[in-house]
Amino acid sequence: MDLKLYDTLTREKRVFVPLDPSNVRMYVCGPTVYDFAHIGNARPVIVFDVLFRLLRHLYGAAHVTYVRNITDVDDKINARAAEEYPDLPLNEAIRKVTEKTDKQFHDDVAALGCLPPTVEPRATEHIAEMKALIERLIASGNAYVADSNVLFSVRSMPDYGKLAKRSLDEMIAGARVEVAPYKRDPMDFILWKPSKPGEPAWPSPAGIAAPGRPGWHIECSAMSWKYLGETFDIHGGGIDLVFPHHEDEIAQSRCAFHTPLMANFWMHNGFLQVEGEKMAKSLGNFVTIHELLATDKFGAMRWDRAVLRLAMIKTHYRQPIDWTVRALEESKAIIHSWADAIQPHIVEPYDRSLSVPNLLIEALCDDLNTPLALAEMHKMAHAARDGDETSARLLAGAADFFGLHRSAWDSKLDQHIFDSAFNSRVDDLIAARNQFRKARNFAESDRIRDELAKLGVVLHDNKDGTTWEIAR
RNA sequence: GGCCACGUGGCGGAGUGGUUACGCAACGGUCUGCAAAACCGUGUACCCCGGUUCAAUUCCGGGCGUGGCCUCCA
Repeated sequence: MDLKLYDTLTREKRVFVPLDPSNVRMYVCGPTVYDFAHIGNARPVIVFDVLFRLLRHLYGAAHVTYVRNITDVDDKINARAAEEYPDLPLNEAIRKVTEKTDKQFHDDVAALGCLPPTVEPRATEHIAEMKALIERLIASGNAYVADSNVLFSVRSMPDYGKLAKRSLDEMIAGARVEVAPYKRDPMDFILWKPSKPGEPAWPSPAGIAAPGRPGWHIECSAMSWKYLGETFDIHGGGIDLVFPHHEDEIAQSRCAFHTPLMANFWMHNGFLQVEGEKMAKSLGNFVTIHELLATDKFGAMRWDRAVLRLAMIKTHYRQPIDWTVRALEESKAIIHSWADAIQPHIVEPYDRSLSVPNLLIEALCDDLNTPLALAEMHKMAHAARDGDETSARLLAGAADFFGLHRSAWDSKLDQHIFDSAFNSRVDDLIAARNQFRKARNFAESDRIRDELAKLGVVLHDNKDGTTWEIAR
């Protein structure tokens, strides 16, 4: 089956052919570790996790290399460190901030069911590769030294602006930034810059005496080079990174290696809004992954990981997505209806004999059409409720493929259930109620049902007896 | 101001040059002491204006609206 992916560079959907099927290579821009990851940060992580899973399915888990970097050198990190730990030396404060944030990020994305990438390189551990690239770019006449900075000369690259689909002249006409006097061209960007005293600093390349640190763009060119080579298959990230970040990565890598392409496919996920508005701290609608999972700040409840993940893949990755309480409630309803459909067939979570439905793979092979894949899952759920065990197993397999954590679906796994005192109390009340029902004393039986409802227990009267679950 | 996207029923959201998407919610029914769940059924859509076409929600142009980038923000 052909996998088709949309490529931002050519603005077309086309068949994906790996450079080397025994090692399919993907790079995705990871977080800058200075604060809790918000739900917008979660989108590319989840989107490319789904792609990673699909590639592993198509080419074999051992034949896919997924690299997602950690940016741990950055002005925002410096600022945060100085703010949070004003009494510590800056470098020590920076280490505290990056270590803490890095751990939070990994806890959050693991909770969201994302597989760990094959490699997660840190920028500060790849300074040597960055300097090597910078030296190459200077040697090839694509970069120059000015005022202890190293800058990339955009005029040296005829194709500059192709990804963002705008010419240099258009960019300059629209620019609203002040241009540093040492730049040869207003659009030239920093590869290396001098550090202020106390800031992280490394010996500079290009014979610059003052110690310095890398610009933002060069790190991704360096790390993708080290782990994936000069040209690789897929480069992903949020659409906001198209310009300047990815444009500049392309310029650096292609000029350093004299290659026509950096990656064969450039993939970008759409932006995320919250309740119809841009997410911003100033608007007070900033919502972190941690808050969704562990607090009731958004929508007055904690959300299950599967609900969050489903809410994310319900929309095609290139479409804008509006993150709303209503959408989460809908996702929750869907998860529960699937849980109900699977439950009678007793498909164990982590059952390794489950297979991934072909219809699911077919949908995903069409540029990751997750909404269509979910529609197929609804059909499976329908058949499962009709008693078809095969469909139940397919649905479970599909859910597992998507990382929807079925183990958390069953409300009976709620912590209440492990409380045997609570259990026996519920069972006693149900027995009492059924006595009243048998005696047709419905006033009393309804009173008991209300009492149970107050405990969060919902009853289902079936032919064979009464079952219960924790209210959803 | 420049550039780039997007605009489908109450809501979410695929897709297609002519044929039911799907889901959530709502409504009617079956079942049930009543509920709940489940099942069956029902309704409402393709931003506006032109053009191409036998036929456009789908292609082209314009408009309006929303968003993104141009500010090291996924």
